[in-house]
Amino acid sequence: MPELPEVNAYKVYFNEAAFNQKIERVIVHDDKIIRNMDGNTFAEACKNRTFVGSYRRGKYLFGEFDNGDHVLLHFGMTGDIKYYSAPEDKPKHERFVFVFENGMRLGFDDPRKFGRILYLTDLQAYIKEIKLGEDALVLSEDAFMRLIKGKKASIKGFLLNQKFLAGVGNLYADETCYQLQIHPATPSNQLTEEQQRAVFRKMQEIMGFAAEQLPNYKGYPPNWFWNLWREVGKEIEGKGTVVSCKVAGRTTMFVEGWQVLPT
DNA sequence: TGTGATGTTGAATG
DNA sequence: GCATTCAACATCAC
Repeated sequence: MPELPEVNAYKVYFNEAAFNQKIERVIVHDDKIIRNMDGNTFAEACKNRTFVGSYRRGKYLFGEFDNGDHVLLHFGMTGDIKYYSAPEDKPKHERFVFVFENGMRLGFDDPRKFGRILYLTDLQAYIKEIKLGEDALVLSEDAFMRLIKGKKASIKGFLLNQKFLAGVGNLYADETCYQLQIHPATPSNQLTEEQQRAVFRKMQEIMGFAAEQLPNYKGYPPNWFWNLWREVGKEIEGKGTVVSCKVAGRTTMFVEGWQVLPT
């Protein structure tokens, strides 16, 4: 379930679990999850290393080794990490696991295998190579305004493009549009400047709040769209009906009659 | 049984 | 080169 707030929660969990523990070995169950080398090479590279830091940018989490190298953990749609001791507690779809000297394990669980793990000797070069945008919570309003200028794509498509800003995913994009009463398919350049600024502020407010709450979803305000997502046909009092459509290639929920496309 | 799922990539198009 | 769209990836749950 990994958008920026979720990955931020993973980062906290990762730090707690992995920092300052020497890796005794790495067991790779599925070579394909490691994207830039084979499993054995990855395992050898990690052996006897220690995680001493971590860096999150959008949905990308980078663990930093004591030799300055990094391991990218990208969770895809279904990635998760689990810290455990007994080998029989291995998550069902574990693709690889760090085994620490004290016997504890940090496993990467990922049923759909959309996760991506890379061993990186040059973090900055990698970020440049994939043109990853600035983190959505770090980005300034001025920079956001420069990015959105002239963009014809839907506001949702713009927010989802990780090359512009990193971290907004499908559900939080819909959440932002709902709270601002903006139709997610509205072309970005048809929003007024005030609306564009409002999108930026609301997006940061939502992402920042969610990141603080997680992993406890119960802390989300009851008036968030979160609880209504997928509730197609539901009437929202004083607003309209929840409907589903495709925007930017993704399943999109919005409230018909409340979020209206400009004519 | 078929459908779709909180993401990214690479090819294709403009 | 940039902006944008879209199928493909692999598995599971409803």
